[in-house]
Amino acid sequence: MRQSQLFTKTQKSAPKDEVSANARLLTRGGFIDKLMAGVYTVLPLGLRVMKKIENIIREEMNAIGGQEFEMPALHPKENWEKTGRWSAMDDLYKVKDASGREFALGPTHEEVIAPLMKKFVSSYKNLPFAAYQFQTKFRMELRAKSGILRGREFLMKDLYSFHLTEKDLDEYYEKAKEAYWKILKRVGLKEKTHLTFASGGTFSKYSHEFQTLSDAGEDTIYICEKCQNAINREIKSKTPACPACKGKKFKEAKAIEAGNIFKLMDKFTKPFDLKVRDVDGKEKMLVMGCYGIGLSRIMGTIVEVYHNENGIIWPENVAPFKVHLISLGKDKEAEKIYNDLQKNNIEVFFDDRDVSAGEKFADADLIGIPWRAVVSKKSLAAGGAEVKKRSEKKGKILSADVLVKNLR
RNA sequence: CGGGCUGUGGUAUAGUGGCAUUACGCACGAUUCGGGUUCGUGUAAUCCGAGUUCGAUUCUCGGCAGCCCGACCA
Repeated sequence: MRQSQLFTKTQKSAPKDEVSANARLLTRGGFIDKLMAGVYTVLPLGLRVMKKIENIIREEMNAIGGQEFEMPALHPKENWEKTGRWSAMDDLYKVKDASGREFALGPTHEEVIAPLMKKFVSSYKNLPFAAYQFQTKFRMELRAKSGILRGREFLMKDLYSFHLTEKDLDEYYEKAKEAYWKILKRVGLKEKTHLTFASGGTFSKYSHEFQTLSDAGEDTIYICEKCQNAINREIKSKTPACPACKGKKFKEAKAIEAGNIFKLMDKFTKPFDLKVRDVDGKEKMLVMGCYGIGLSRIMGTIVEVYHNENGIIWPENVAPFKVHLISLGKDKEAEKIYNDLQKNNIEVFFDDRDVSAGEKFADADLIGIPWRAVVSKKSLAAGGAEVKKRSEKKGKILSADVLVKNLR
């Protein structure tokens, strides 16, 4: 894509009140725009990143047998009354229509998926089953904060699994845990993330959170020095030893909750009477697991982890483009390289604007595309384009052919 | 929800009880061309309501909005 055609422009200064790196850099770079506190428009550049993250998650969910759905955001009040959450959940958005009928804006989808399963699943032969979706969630946060890390409306992947037995749920839960690690590895966050034991509510001993180390995080975790698993502060007092290895030495750290997996047991299958016939002909209540990961929060976390004073440094798998091609002159060479890259299906962002070199470099650093290729009289005289990684200081001259080959 | 801070062009800012400053952006013209080049011309703003006052963007009160801290948060 040509930068001259891009809808957004970069900004020199960030909104004065924003403190968090993700809000400042994503806004300045033209990835997102704030409509109100906790509610953002995802702009073209940001959407490219979001779609990259989405596809990685989709592949990993498909790999553990998940089937993709798209459930509604507008829910009937009755379903939420059935589970008791209409009144119990204080961050539930409630809306009324002209006739006075009430609805919930979905903060999560147990109340939709459980009754849906009831319509289609009636035999043990259908199990286990897992459904997932990418969906805009609504949560009435009293205090939205930290840019896109805690929004009132945000994009989330939620997976729900259904099982005949607790043992089967346990097995699937481990598979989902592995899938989450694969997702985190692919988006570049695995190294900084600790599996964290958190409250399991009344229905299971623990839930597991994937906590990514960052000062921007709002959770405090205690990392076991022996096994590197962690405990969330919320259960630290009643869990003095590491549940994984019994270690007792911990290091305190701030972290962002990147994902959360949960054994729900029969908490939501019971209210909807979600039973099937087992082999012996008897009815059996299903057990359920849920697995959430916020895409917008992942995008924000990546920026918190990967940036410097000049801008974002996207990991390749989630970058909006692979290479930022910068033309400093009006020569035809840059156009040629742009076409070559495109022909080879390399995602290229071409700065063909008539602005100064300094502005182009500053924009490239801010936007943070992993590779930068500069084409100028100087580089052409030296034999091609000057190619540099965003994460590194020095580049090298590569001929157009080698550039295409290296990036392919 | 409690506390704190803040609301001035699109963005970032200055200042003032009496014609509202500057920079960036944007438009036009010139200049320059490897780290936000330089110059000229133009464009555009005091969150809302009430009060005090001859006069309020400025002071007072209320509201709304934003950010931060806390509480809350599968």
